[in-house]
Amino acid sequence: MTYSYDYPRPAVTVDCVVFGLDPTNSLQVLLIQRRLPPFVEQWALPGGFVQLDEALEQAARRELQEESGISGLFLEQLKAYGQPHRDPRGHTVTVAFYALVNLWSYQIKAATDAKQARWWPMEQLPSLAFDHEKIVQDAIATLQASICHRPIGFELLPKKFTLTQLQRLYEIVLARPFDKRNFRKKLLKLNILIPLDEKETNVTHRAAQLYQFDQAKYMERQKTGFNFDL
Amino acid sequence: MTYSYDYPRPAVTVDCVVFGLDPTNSLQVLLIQRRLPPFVEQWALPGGFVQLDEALEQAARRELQEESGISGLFLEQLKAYGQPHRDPRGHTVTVAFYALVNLWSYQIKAATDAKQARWWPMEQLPSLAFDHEKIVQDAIATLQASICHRPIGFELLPKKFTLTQLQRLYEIVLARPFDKRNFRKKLLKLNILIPLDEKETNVTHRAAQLYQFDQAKYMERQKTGFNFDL
DNA sequence: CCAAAAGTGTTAAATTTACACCCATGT
DNA sequence: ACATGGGTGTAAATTTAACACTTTTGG
Repeated sequence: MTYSYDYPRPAVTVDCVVFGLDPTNSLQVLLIQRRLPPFVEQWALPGGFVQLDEALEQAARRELQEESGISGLFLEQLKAYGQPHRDPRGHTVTVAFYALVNLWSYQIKAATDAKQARWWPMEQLPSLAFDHEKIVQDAIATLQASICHRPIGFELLPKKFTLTQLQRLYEIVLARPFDKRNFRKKLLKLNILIPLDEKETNVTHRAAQLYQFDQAKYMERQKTGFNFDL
Repeated sequence: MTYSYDYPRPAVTVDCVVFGLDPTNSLQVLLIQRRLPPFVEQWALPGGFVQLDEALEQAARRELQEESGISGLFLEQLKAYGQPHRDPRGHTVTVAFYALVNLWSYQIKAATDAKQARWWPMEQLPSLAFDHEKIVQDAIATLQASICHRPIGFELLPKKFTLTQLQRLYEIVLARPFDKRNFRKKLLKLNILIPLDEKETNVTHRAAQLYQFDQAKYMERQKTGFNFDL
Protein backbone atom coordinates (compact mmCIF):
# COMPACT_ATOMS: atom_id res chain seq x y z
CA MET A 1 0.00 0.00 0.00
CA THR A 2 1.63 3.20 -1.20
CA TYR A 3 -0.47 5.83 0.53
CA SER A 4 -2.00 6.18 3.94
CA TYR A 5 -4.39 8.43 5.72
CA ASP A 6 -5.12 8.59 9.38
CA TYR A 7 -8.26 10.47 10.04
CA PRO A 8 -10.30 9.20 12.95
CA ARG A 9 -12.79 6.88 11.31
CA PRO A 10 -16.38 6.06 12.01
CA ALA A 11 -16.98 2.36 12.56
CA VAL A 12 -18.74 0.51 9.75
CA THR A 13 -21.39 -2.12 10.32
CA VAL A 14 -24.02 -3.93 8.28
CA ASP A 15 -27.59 -4.69 9.36
CA CYS A 16 -30.14 -6.91 7.70
CA VAL A 17 -33.89 -6.64 7.59
CA VAL A 18 -34.88 -10.20 6.81
CA PHE A 19 -38.48 -10.59 5.72
CA GLY A 20 -40.13 -13.95 5.80
CA LEU A 21 -43.58 -15.02 4.73
CA ASP A 22 -44.88 -18.01 6.60
CA PRO A 23 -47.49 -20.57 5.60
CA THR A 24 -50.11 -18.84 7.73
CA ASN A 25 -49.65 -15.73 5.64
CA SER A 26 -48.06 -13.36 8.01
CA LEU A 27 -45.10 -11.19 7.13
CA GLN A 28 -42.32 -11.64 9.65
CA VAL A 29 -39.03 -9.99 10.45
CA LEU A 30 -36.04 -11.78 11.91
CA LEU A 31 -34.65 -10.21 15.08
CA ILE A 32 -31.78 -11.02 17.39
CA GLN A 33 -31.74 -10.44 21.09
CA ARG A 34 -28.57 -8.61 22.06
CA ARG A 35 -26.30 -10.18 24.64
CA LEU A 36 -23.77 -7.36 24.90
CA PRO A 37 -24.03 -3.67 25.63
CA PRO A 38 -25.22 -1.32 24.42
CA PHE A 39 -28.92 -2.17 24.44
CA VAL A 40 -28.36 -5.49 26.26
CA GLU A 41 -31.30 -7.87 25.97
CA GLN A 42 -33.04 -5.60 23.52
CA TRP A 43 -34.09 -6.88 20.15
CA ALA A 44 -32.19 -5.68 17.12
CA LEU A 45 -31.57 -6.42 13.47
CA PRO A 46 -28.98 -9.09 12.78
CA GLY A 47 -25.73 -7.45 11.77
CA GLY A 48 -22.29 -6.47 12.92
CA PHE A 49 -18.96 -4.98 12.05
CA VAL A 50 -17.54 -5.05 8.58
CA GLN A 51 -14.14 -6.65 8.66
CA LEU A 52 -11.14 -5.17 6.94
CA ASP A 53 -11.13 -5.99 3.25
CA GLU A 54 -14.57 -7.48 3.42
CA ALA A 55 -17.19 -6.42 0.87
CA LEU A 56 -20.43 -5.05 2.30
CA GLU A 57 -22.74 -7.72 0.98
CA GLN A 58 -20.30 -10.39 2.02
CA ALA A 59 -20.28 -8.98 5.55
CA ALA A 60 -24.06 -9.01 5.60
CA ARG A 61 -24.17 -12.65 4.51
CA ARG A 62 -21.54 -13.62 7.06
CA GLU A 63 -23.38 -11.95 9.91
CA LEU A 64 -26.65 -13.55 8.88
CA GLN A 65 -25.01 -16.93 8.78
CA GLU A 66 -23.34 -16.46 12.16
CA GLU A 67 -26.33 -15.04 13.96
CA SER A 68 -29.18 -17.03 12.50
CA GLY A 69 -27.77 -19.85 10.43
CA ILE A 70 -29.49 -18.83 7.24
CA SER A 71 -27.63 -18.42 3.98
CA GLY A 72 -28.09 -18.24 0.27
CA LEU A 73 -31.00 -15.85 0.37
CA PHE A 74 -32.04 -12.90 -1.75
CA LEU A 75 -30.22 -9.83 -0.43
CA GLU A 76 -30.19 -6.24 -1.65
CA GLN A 77 -28.73 -3.08 -0.30
CA LEU A 78 -31.20 -0.71 1.27
CA LYS A 79 -29.42 2.41 2.47
CA ALA A 80 -26.56 3.64 4.62
CA TYR A 81 -27.32 5.26 7.95
CA GLY A 82 -24.77 7.55 9.55
CA GLN A 83 -26.42 9.93 11.99
CA PRO A 84 -23.70 10.85 14.51
CA HIS A 85 -25.36 9.52 17.65
CA ARG A 86 -27.15 6.47 16.37
CA ASP A 87 -24.70 4.28 18.30
CA PRO A 88 -23.79 5.34 21.85
CA ARG A 89 -20.33 3.78 21.49
CA GLY A 90 -19.34 6.35 18.93
CA HIS A 91 -19.89 7.34 15.36
CA THR A 92 -20.99 4.29 13.42
CA VAL A 93 -22.12 4.08 9.84
CA THR A 94 -24.28 1.10 9.07
CA VAL A 95 -25.13 -0.17 5.62
CA ALA A 96 -28.54 -1.79 5.77
CA PHE A 97 -29.68 -4.64 3.56
CA TYR A 98 -33.02 -6.27 3.15
CA ALA A 99 -33.48 -9.94 2.49
CA LEU A 100 -36.32 -12.22 1.51
CA VAL A 101 -36.81 -15.75 2.78
CA ASN A 102 -39.54 -18.26 2.31
CA LEU A 103 -40.42 -19.72 5.67
CA TRP A 104 -41.72 -22.94 4.19
CA SER A 105 -38.03 -23.88 4.01
CA TYR A 106 -36.38 -21.89 6.77
CA GLN A 107 -39.01 -22.04 9.44
CA ILE A 108 -37.42 -24.76 11.57
CA LYS A 109 -33.88 -23.50 11.62
CA ALA A 110 -34.70 -20.01 12.72
CA ALA A 111 -37.20 -21.09 15.33
CA THR A 112 -34.78 -23.44 17.03
CA ASP A 113 -31.65 -21.33 16.75
CA ALA A 114 -29.68 -21.18 19.96
CA LYS A 115 -28.61 -17.58 19.49
CA GLN A 116 -31.88 -15.92 20.37
CA ALA A 117 -32.93 -15.34 16.84
CA ARG A 118 -36.68 -15.13 16.42
CA TRP A 119 -39.25 -14.28 13.80
CA TRP A 120 -41.59 -11.49 14.78
CA PRO A 121 -44.77 -10.60 12.95
CA MET A 122 -44.44 -7.21 11.25
CA GLU A 123 -47.44 -5.78 13.05
CA GLN A 124 -46.14 -6.55 16.53
CA LEU A 125 -42.43 -5.85 16.58
CA PRO A 126 -40.89 -5.18 19.97
CA SER A 127 -39.05 -1.92 20.47
CA LEU A 128 -35.68 -2.10 18.77
CA ALA A 129 -32.11 -1.09 19.57
CA PHE A 130 -30.32 1.80 17.85
CA ASP A 131 -32.31 3.35 14.98
CA HIS A 132 -33.42 -0.07 13.82
CA GLU A 133 -37.09 0.85 13.87
CA LYS A 134 -36.45 3.50 11.26
CA ILE A 135 -34.45 1.01 9.22
CA VAL A 136 -37.29 -1.50 9.30
CA GLN A 137 -39.74 1.18 8.17
CA ASP A 138 -37.50 2.14 5.27
CA ALA A 139 -37.08 -1.51 4.38
CA ILE A 140 -40.79 -2.20 4.18
CA ALA A 141 -41.28 0.89 2.03
CA THR A 142 -38.52 -0.24 -0.31
CA LEU A 143 -39.88 -3.77 -0.38
CA GLN A 144 -43.29 -2.45 -1.36
CA ALA A 145 -41.84 -0.39 -4.17
CA SER A 146 -39.55 -3.17 -5.40
CA ILE A 147 -42.17 -5.87 -5.41
CA CYS A 148 -44.29 -3.77 -7.75
CA HIS A 149 -41.58 -3.29 -10.33
CA ARG A 150 -39.52 -6.43 -10.21
CA PRO A 151 -40.41 -10.07 -9.75
CA ILE A 152 -38.81 -10.48 -6.35
CA GLY A 153 -41.95 -11.58 -4.55
CA PHE A 154 -41.24 -15.14 -5.60
CA GLU A 155 -38.33 -15.15 -3.17
CA LEU A 156 -40.88 -15.21 -0.38
CA LEU A 157 -42.65 -18.30 -1.68
CA PRO A 158 -41.60 -21.90 -2.21
CA LYS A 159 -40.46 -22.72 -5.74
CA LYS A 160 -43.81 -24.23 -6.55
CA PHE A 161 -46.71 -22.03 -5.56
CA THR A 162 -50.34 -21.40 -6.36
CA LEU A 163 -51.75 -18.19 -7.75
CA THR A 164 -53.69 -17.71 -4.56
CA GLN A 165 -50.50 -17.84 -2.53
CA LEU A 166 -48.97 -15.27 -4.83
CA GLN A 167 -51.98 -13.02 -4.53
CA ARG A 168 -51.95 -13.28 -0.73
CA LEU A 169 -48.30 -12.35 -0.76
CA TYR A 170 -49.00 -9.17 -2.68
CA GLU A 171 -51.96 -8.36 -0.50
CA ILE A 172 -49.90 -8.78 2.63
CA VAL A 173 -46.88 -6.82 1.50
CA LEU A 174 -48.84 -4.02 -0.12
CA ALA A 175 -51.57 -4.09 2.51
CA ARG A 176 -54.37 -3.89 -0.03
CA PRO A 177 -56.73 -6.37 -1.65
CA PHE A 178 -56.60 -7.53 -5.25
CA ASP A 179 -59.44 -8.82 -7.36
CA LYS A 180 -58.91 -12.51 -7.91
CA ARG A 181 -59.81 -12.65 -11.60
CA ASN A 182 -57.95 -9.51 -12.55
CA PHE A 183 -54.88 -10.56 -10.59
CA ARG A 184 -54.71 -13.92 -12.30
CA LYS A 185 -55.30 -12.47 -15.73
CA LYS A 186 -52.55 -9.93 -15.25
CA LEU A 187 -49.97 -12.31 -13.86
CA LEU A 188 -50.60 -15.00 -16.44
CA LYS A 189 -50.46 -12.54 -19.31
CA LEU A 190 -46.93 -11.58 -18.27
CA ASN A 191 -45.97 -15.03 -19.42
CA ILE A 192 -43.28 -15.64 -16.86
CA LEU A 193 -45.11 -18.27 -14.84
CA ILE A 194 -44.74 -21.90 -15.83
CA PRO A 195 -47.80 -24.03 -15.03
CA LEU A 196 -46.53 -27.32 -13.66
CA ASP A 197 -47.96 -30.79 -14.13
CA GLU A 198 -48.66 -30.82 -10.46
CA LYS A 199 -51.32 -29.74 -8.03
CA GLU A 200 -51.42 -28.73 -4.44
CA THR A 201 -51.62 -31.65 -1.99
CA ASN A 202 -53.08 -32.18 1.44
CA VAL A 203 -55.82 -29.68 1.06
CA THR A 204 -59.41 -30.22 2.07
CA HIS A 205 -60.78 -28.62 -1.06
CA ARG A 206 -60.16 -28.51 -4.78
CA ALA A 207 -56.40 -28.70 -5.35
CA ALA A 208 -54.88 -25.67 -7.01
CA GLN A 209 -52.58 -25.59 -9.99
CA LEU A 210 -48.93 -25.12 -9.09
CA TYR A 211 -46.71 -22.63 -10.92
CA GLN A 212 -43.05 -21.83 -11.03
CA PHE A 213 -41.39 -18.51 -11.82
CA ASP A 214 -39.54 -18.60 -15.14
CA GLN A 215 -36.42 -16.62 -14.29
CA ALA A 216 -34.78 -17.37 -17.63
CA LYS A 217 -37.69 -16.11 -19.70
CA TYR A 218 -37.95 -13.03 -17.50
CA MET A 219 -34.28 -12.19 -18.03
CA GLU A 220 -34.62 -12.57 -21.79
CA ARG A 221 -37.73 -10.48 -22.12
CA GLN A 222 -36.26 -7.86 -19.85
CA LYS A 223 -33.50 -7.15 -22.33
CA THR A 224 -36.04 -6.49 -25.05
CA GLY A 225 -37.61 -3.69 -23.04
CA PHE A 226 -40.16 -5.52 -20.95
CA ASN A 227 -41.32 -4.39 -17.53
CA PHE A 228 -42.77 -6.45 -14.74
CA ASP A 229 -44.83 -3.70 -13.10
CA LEU A 230 -47.30 -5.17 -10.71
CA MET B 1 -19.00 7.19 26.17
CA THR B 2 -19.43 3.99 28.13
CA TYR B 3 -18.36 1.39 25.61
CA SER B 4 -15.62 1.12 23.08
CA TYR B 5 -14.55 -1.17 20.31
CA ASP B 6 -11.32 -1.25 18.47
CA TYR B 7 -11.59 -3.26 15.35
CA PRO B 8 -9.52 -2.00 12.45
CA ARG B 9 -11.95 0.14 10.52
CA PRO B 10 -12.48 0.81 6.87
CA ALA B 11 -12.31 4.49 5.99
CA VAL B 12 -15.62 6.16 5.16
CA THR B 13 -16.06 8.66 2.37
CA VAL B 14 -18.90 10.27 0.45
CA ASP B 15 -19.02 10.89 -3.30
CA CYS B 16 -21.50 12.90 -5.28
CA VAL B 17 -22.76 12.44 -8.80
CA VAL B 18 -23.99 15.93 -9.62
CA PHE B 19 -26.17 16.08 -12.70
CA GLY B 20 -26.77 19.37 -14.42
CA LEU B 21 -28.92 20.23 -17.39
CA ASP B 22 -27.70 23.20 -19.34
CA PRO B 23 -29.60 25.57 -21.60
CA THR B 24 -28.32 23.80 -24.69
CA ASN B 25 -30.01 20.65 -23.46
CA SER B 26 -27.14 18.44 -22.62
CA LEU B 27 -26.94 16.39 -19.44
CA GLN B 28 -23.70 17.07 -17.64
CA VAL B 29 -21.83 15.61 -14.69
CA LEU B 30 -19.62 17.62 -12.39
CA LEU B 31 -16.10 16.23 -12.02
CA ILE B 32 -13.04 17.27 -10.06
CA GLN B 33 -9.48 16.81 -11.18
CA ARG B 34 -7.52 15.17 -8.38
CA ARG B 35 -4.43 16.96 -7.10
CA LEU B 36 -3.25 14.29 -4.69
CA PRO B 37 -2.47 10.62 -5.05
CA PRO B 38 -3.87 8.17 -5.69
CA PHE B 39 -5.05 8.84 -9.23
CA VAL B 40 -3.31 12.23 -9.39
CA GLU B 41 -4.60 14.43 -12.19
CA GLN B 42 -7.37 11.99 -12.99
CA TRP B 43 -10.95 13.12 -12.98
CA ALA B 44 -13.17 11.91 -10.16
CA LEU B 45 -16.47 12.54 -8.45
CA PRO B 46 -16.44 15.32 -5.88
CA GLY B 47 -16.29 13.81 -2.40
CA GLY B 48 -14.08 13.06 0.53
CA PHE B 49 -13.80 11.71 4.02
CA VAL B 50 -16.65 11.73 6.46
CA GLN B 51 -15.56 13.48 9.61
CA LEU B 52 -16.20 12.07 13.03
CA ASP B 53 -19.74 12.78 14.19
CA GLU B 54 -20.72 14.10 10.81
CA ALA B 55 -23.90 12.84 9.17
CA LEU B 56 -23.50 11.35 5.71
CA GLU B 57 -25.61 13.85 3.82
CA GLN B 58 -23.97 16.69 5.71
CA ALA B 59 -20.56 15.40 4.67
CA ALA B 60 -21.70 15.24 1.06
CA ARG B 61 -22.94 18.82 1.16
CA ARG B 62 -19.75 20.02 2.81
CA GLU B 63 -17.54 18.36 0.23
CA LEU B 64 -19.61 19.75 -2.60
CA GLN B 65 -19.39 23.21 -1.14
CA GLU B 66 -15.64 22.94 -0.61
CA GLU B 67 -14.81 21.45 -3.96
CA SER B 68 -17.17 23.23 -6.28
CA GLY B 69 -18.82 26.05 -4.40
CA ILE B 70 -22.33 24.82 -4.98
CA SER B 71 -24.81 24.38 -2.17
CA GLY B 72 -28.46 24.05 -1.43
CA LEU B 73 -29.17 21.52 -4.12
CA PHE B 74 -31.35 18.45 -4.33
CA LEU B 75 -29.38 15.54 -2.91
CA GLU B 76 -30.35 11.91 -2.35
CA GLN B 77 -28.47 8.86 -1.29
CA LEU B 78 -27.64 6.43 -4.04
CA LYS B 79 -25.80 3.47 -2.61
CA ALA B 80 -22.81 2.45 -0.52
CA TYR B 81 -19.78 0.90 -2.23
CA GLY B 82 -17.37 -1.20 -0.23
CA GLN B 83 -15.46 -3.55 -2.49
CA PRO B 84 -12.18 -4.27 -0.68
CA HIS B 85 -9.78 -2.90 -3.28
CA ARG B 86 -11.69 0.00 -4.68
CA ASP B 87 -9.21 2.40 -3.06
CA PRO B 88 -5.50 1.52 -3.28
CA ARG B 89 -4.83 3.26 0.03
CA GLY B 90 -6.81 0.64 1.87
CA HIS B 91 -10.33 -0.52 2.53
CA THR B 92 -12.67 2.39 2.01
CA VAL B 93 -16.43 2.41 2.05
CA THR B 94 -17.99 5.26 0.14
CA VAL B 95 -21.58 6.36 0.37
CA ALA B 96 -22.58 7.81 -2.97
CA PHE B 97 -25.19 10.51 -3.45
CA TYR B 98 -26.70 11.95 -6.57
CA ALA B 99 -27.63 15.58 -6.93
CA LEU B 100 -29.58 17.68 -9.40
CA VAL B 101 -28.69 21.22 -10.38
CA ASN B 102 -30.12 23.56 -12.95
CA LEU B 103 -27.26 25.09 -14.86
CA TRP B 104 -29.23 28.20 -15.78
CA SER B 105 -28.30 29.32 -12.24
CA TYR B 106 -25.05 27.52 -11.51
CA GLN B 107 -23.36 27.64 -14.84
CA ILE B 108 -20.96 30.51 -14.14
CA LYS B 109 -19.80 29.43 -10.72
CA ALA B 110 -18.82 25.94 -11.71
CA ALA B 111 -17.19 26.94 -14.97
CA THR B 112 -14.92 29.49 -13.32
CA ASP B 113 -14.12 27.57 -10.18
CA ALA B 114 -10.45 27.64 -9.29
CA LYS B 115 -10.39 24.10 -7.98
CA GLN B 116 -10.46 22.31 -11.29
CA ALA B 117 -14.13 21.53 -11.16
CA ARG B 118 -15.69 21.10 -14.58
CA TRP B 119 -18.94 20.01 -16.13
CA TRP B 120 -18.62 17.13 -18.54
CA PRO B 121 -21.31 16.01 -20.94
CA MET B 122 -22.65 12.59 -19.98
CA GLU B 123 -21.82 11.09 -23.35
CA GLN B 124 -18.15 12.02 -23.21
CA LEU B 125 -16.91 11.51 -19.71
CA PRO B 126 -13.17 11.05 -19.28
CA SER B 127 -11.97 7.90 -17.58
CA LEU B 128 -12.53 8.20 -13.87
CA ALA B 129 -10.60 7.41 -10.70
CA PHE B 130 -11.52 4.55 -8.36
CA ASP B 131 -14.80 2.81 -9.24
CA HIS B 132 -16.40 6.12 -10.08
CA GLU B 133 -17.48 5.02 -13.53
CA LYS B 134 -19.61 2.31 -12.01
CA ILE B 135 -21.04 4.83 -9.55
CA VAL B 136 -21.97 7.20 -12.38
CA GLN B 137 -23.67 4.36 -14.23
CA ASP B 138 -25.67 3.41 -11.17
CA ALA B 139 -26.56 7.05 -10.62
CA ILE B 140 -27.95 7.54 -14.11
CA ALA B 141 -29.99 4.37 -13.77
CA THR B 142 -31.40 5.55 -10.46
CA LEU B 143 -32.06 9.01 -11.87
CA GLN B 144 -33.99 7.48 -14.74
CA ALA B 145 -36.11 5.40 -12.39
CA SER B 146 -36.69 8.25 -9.94
CA ILE B 147 -37.63 10.82 -12.52
CA CYS B 148 -40.41 8.53 -13.73
CA HIS B 149 -41.98 8.09 -10.33
CA ARG B 150 -41.36 11.34 -8.51
CA PRO B 151 -41.41 14.94 -9.64
CA ILE B 152 -37.70 15.55 -9.22
CA GLY B 153 -37.03 16.56 -12.80
CA PHE B 154 -37.97 20.11 -11.93
CA GLU B 155 -34.76 20.34 -9.94
CA LEU B 156 -32.91 20.36 -13.24
CA LEU B 157 -34.85 23.32 -14.63
CA PRO B 158 -35.19 26.95 -13.59
CA LYS B 159 -38.21 27.72 -11.41
CA LYS B 160 -40.10 29.03 -14.39
CA PHE B 161 -39.98 26.73 -17.37
CA THR B 162 -41.84 25.87 -20.53
CA LEU B 163 -43.45 22.56 -21.32
CA THR B 164 -41.00 22.09 -24.14
CA GLN B 165 -38.08 22.45 -21.76
CA LEU B 166 -39.67 19.87 -19.50
CA GLN B 167 -40.22 17.49 -22.38
CA ARG B 168 -36.62 17.90 -23.55
CA LEU B 169 -35.45 17.14 -20.05
CA TYR B 170 -37.35 13.87 -19.99
CA GLU B 171 -36.17 12.98 -23.44
CA ILE B 172 -32.56 13.60 -22.50
CA VAL B 173 -32.61 11.76 -19.20
CA LEU B 174 -34.64 8.82 -20.46
CA ALA B 175 -33.01 8.84 -23.87
CA ARG B 176 -36.26 8.41 -25.72
CA PRO B 177 -38.66 10.71 -27.54
CA PHE B 178 -42.08 11.78 -26.31
CA ASP B 179 -45.03 12.87 -28.41
CA LYS B 180 -45.58 16.58 -27.86
CA ARG B 181 -49.35 16.53 -27.57
CA ASN B 182 -49.51 13.47 -25.38
CA PHE B 183 -46.74 14.71 -23.11
CA ARG B 184 -48.48 18.03 -22.54
CA LYS B 185 -51.86 16.41 -21.94
CA LYS B 186 -50.42 14.02 -19.40
CA LEU B 187 -48.38 16.56 -17.48
CA LEU B 188 -51.17 19.13 -17.35
CA LYS B 189 -53.72 16.58 -16.23
CA LEU B 190 -51.57 15.83 -13.17
CA ASN B 191 -52.54 19.28 -12.01
CA ILE B 192 -49.30 20.11 -10.30
CA LEU B 193 -48.09 22.72 -12.76
CA ILE B 194 -49.09 26.33 -12.24
CA PRO B 195 -49.39 28.32 -15.46
CA LEU B 196 -47.84 31.73 -14.82
CA ASP B 197 -48.92 35.11 -16.16
CA GLU B 198 -45.66 35.23 -17.98
CA LYS B 199 -44.14 34.10 -21.24
CA GLU B 200 -40.73 33.23 -22.44
CA THR B 201 -38.62 36.21 -23.51
CA ASN B 202 -35.84 36.79 -26.02
CA VAL B 203 -36.96 34.13 -28.41
CA THR B 204 -37.18 34.53 -32.14
CA HIS B 205 -40.52 32.82 -32.37
CA ARG B 206 -43.82 32.62 -30.57
CA ALA B 207 -43.16 32.96 -26.84
CA ALA B 208 -44.07 29.91 -24.79
CA GLN B 209 -46.18 29.83 -21.66
CA LEU B 210 -44.15 29.56 -18.46
CA TYR B 211 -45.07 27.15 -15.71
CA GLN B 212 -44.00 26.51 -12.17
CA PHE B 213 -44.07 23.24 -10.22
CA ASP B 214 -46.62 23.31 -7.41
CA GLN B 215 -44.75 21.53 -4.67
CA ALA B 216 -47.44 22.24 -2.08
CA LYS B 217 -50.24 20.76 -4.14
CA TYR B 218 -48.11 17.75 -4.96
CA MET B 219 -47.41 17.08 -1.28
CA GLU B 220 -51.09 17.32 -0.44
CA ARG B 221 -52.28 15.06 -3.20
CA GLN B 222 -49.53 12.58 -2.43
CA LYS B 223 -51.00 11.93 1.01
CA THR B 224 -54.33 11.05 -0.53
CA GLY B 225 -52.76 8.25 -2.54
CA PHE B 226 -51.68 10.02 -5.70
CA ASN B 227 -48.76 8.97 -7.85
CA PHE B 228 -46.67 11.07 -10.17
CA ASP B 229 -45.66 8.26 -12.53
CA LEU B 230 -44.23 9.67 -15.72
C1' DC C 1 -74.26 -33.20 0.75
C1' DC C 2 -71.58 -29.72 2.72
C1' DA C 3 -67.67 -26.68 3.27
C1' DA C 4 -63.91 -24.50 1.24
C1' DA C 5 -61.26 -22.63 -2.06
C1' DA C 6 -60.31 -22.98 -7.35
C1' DG C 7 -61.30 -21.38 -11.49
C1' DT C 8 -63.40 -18.60 -15.17
C1' DG C 9 -65.64 -14.14 -18.88
C1' DT C 10 -67.92 -9.87 -20.01
C1' DT C 11 -68.79 -5.12 -20.11
C1' DA C 12 -67.98 -0.21 -19.29
C1' DA C 13 -64.64 3.21 -18.28
C1' DA C 14 -60.24 5.08 -18.51
C1' DT C 15 -55.92 5.48 -20.49
C1' DT C 16 -52.71 5.36 -24.10
C1' DT C 17 -51.16 5.90 -28.66
C1' DA C 18 -50.78 7.74 -33.21
C1' DC C 19 -51.10 11.45 -35.94
C1' DA C 20 -51.05 16.94 -38.78
C1' DC C 21 -52.11 21.45 -39.01
C1' DC C 22 -52.61 26.43 -37.77
C1' DC C 23 -50.67 30.24 -34.69
C1' DA C 24 -47.75 33.90 -32.95
C1' DT C 25 -43.48 36.19 -33.08
C1' DG C 26 -39.11 38.21 -34.70
C1' DT C 27 -36.27 39.10 -38.58
C1' DA D 1 -43.09 36.66 -46.29
C1' DC D 2 -40.67 33.29 -44.03
C1' DA D 3 -38.56 30.61 -40.49
C1' DT D 4 -39.08 28.85 -35.95
C1' DG D 5 -41.03 26.65 -32.45
C1' DG D 6 -45.88 26.97 -29.77
C1' DG D 7 -49.98 25.17 -29.35
C1' DT D 8 -54.08 22.20 -30.12
C1' DG D 9 -58.09 17.55 -30.94
C1' DT D 10 -59.80 13.18 -32.34
C1' DA D 11 -60.28 8.36 -33.18
C1' DA D 12 -58.67 3.55 -32.44
C1' DA D 13 -56.54 0.37 -29.48
C1' DT D 14 -55.32 -1.14 -25.14
C1' DT D 15 -55.72 -1.54 -20.35
C1' DT D 16 -58.09 -1.48 -16.16
C1' DA D 17 -61.92 -2.14 -13.02
C1' DA D 18 -65.98 -4.08 -11.44
C1' DC D 19 -68.54 -7.94 -10.77
C1' DA D 20 -70.91 -13.68 -9.49
C1' DC D 21 -71.35 -18.14 -10.41
C1' DT D 22 -69.86 -23.08 -11.31
C1' DT D 23 -66.33 -26.69 -10.31
C1' DT D 24 -63.62 -29.80 -7.70
C1' DT D 25 -62.23 -32.13 -3.69
C1' DG D 26 -62.16 -34.04 1.05
C1' DG D 27 -64.61 -34.87 5.02
